[in-house]
Amino acid sequence: MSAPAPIRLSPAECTCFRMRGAARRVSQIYSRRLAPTGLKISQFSVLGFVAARGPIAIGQLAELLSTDRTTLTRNLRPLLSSGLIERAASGDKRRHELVATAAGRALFKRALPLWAEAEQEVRAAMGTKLTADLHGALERSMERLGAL
Amino acid sequence: MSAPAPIRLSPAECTCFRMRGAARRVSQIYSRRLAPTGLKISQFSVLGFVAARGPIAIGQLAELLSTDRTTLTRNLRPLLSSGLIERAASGDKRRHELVATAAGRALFKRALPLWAEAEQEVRAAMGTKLTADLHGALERSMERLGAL
DNA sequence: TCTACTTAAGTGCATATACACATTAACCCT
DNA sequence: AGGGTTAATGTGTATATGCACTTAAGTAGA
Repeated sequence: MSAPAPIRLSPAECTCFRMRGAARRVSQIYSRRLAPTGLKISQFSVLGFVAARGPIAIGQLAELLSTDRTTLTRNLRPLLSSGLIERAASGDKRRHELVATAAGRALFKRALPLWAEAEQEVRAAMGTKLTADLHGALERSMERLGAL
Repeated sequence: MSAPAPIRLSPAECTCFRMRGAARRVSQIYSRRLAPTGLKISQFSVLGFVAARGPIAIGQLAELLSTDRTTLTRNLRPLLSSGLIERAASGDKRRHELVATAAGRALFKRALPLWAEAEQEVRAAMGTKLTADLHGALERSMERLGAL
């Protein structure tokens, strides 16, 4: 690990500030594409993981999504109330297994090409190199920051 | 602009998903450091820009922050009600000039070293190279995505 | 078996985010 | 001056986010 340079930084160079701004910008692009489905990009992610990873407990799903567990609880509400995801009982009565309903799977299938359009739009704008650089930097950052 | 590769991607590789996850993770680190001041990281940014850029209209500030204007309107509420920022009248009566109050400037000054600790913590964990890579990738991404 | 600890999940509260729409003031042209 | 357009901002509604705290269920040890 390189030595942390003695700090001489202004808040405008804040890593957090830049990351948040970029996340907002990117989120907008995806959410607009997904608008016809009624899904926000975050809901798309949740639905996708539930559909792919079969019956899964909330805590585990939160782990996969790198989301606070209590945030996920609330994010599930619209998906549950619109019948895209269901709760199933499990052996452990504390646990709530989540599964995608038929409607959920169908909607996700319909949303997938719209997501792909957004992803492609973003990647096209950034170019191959920047796309790879960005993904690499994000992935390594998550690894390094995971411990904190 | 490099050619957009013909898409064969799964939603787990979603640029947006990764960006949002990283933003959440990083935000947590900063917000915890700033907790003693009562400021969230987003409030710290807003307050900092207002303090630095003197009297400024909401629309211009939103531009600087890469935030939706209406989001900024709401984000200002806690800062206004706690007296850290004030609205001043301007020649144009539609316009609301924002200025940091004495209390706002004082609190920002107190928050600055805590922010620096967070920034340093993050940079130390990532190392010099990754820090530079990440910042570079974020900056170029914002440039390229700005047009969309 | 009873109690203490641990684990899985929900709630209260406050803030952040953004789209569609509403409002008011400035401006420009005839 | 009057009328249509543009510009700056706020509101309604809905979702996203996370900390502190609570509840309920499983588990292990005396």
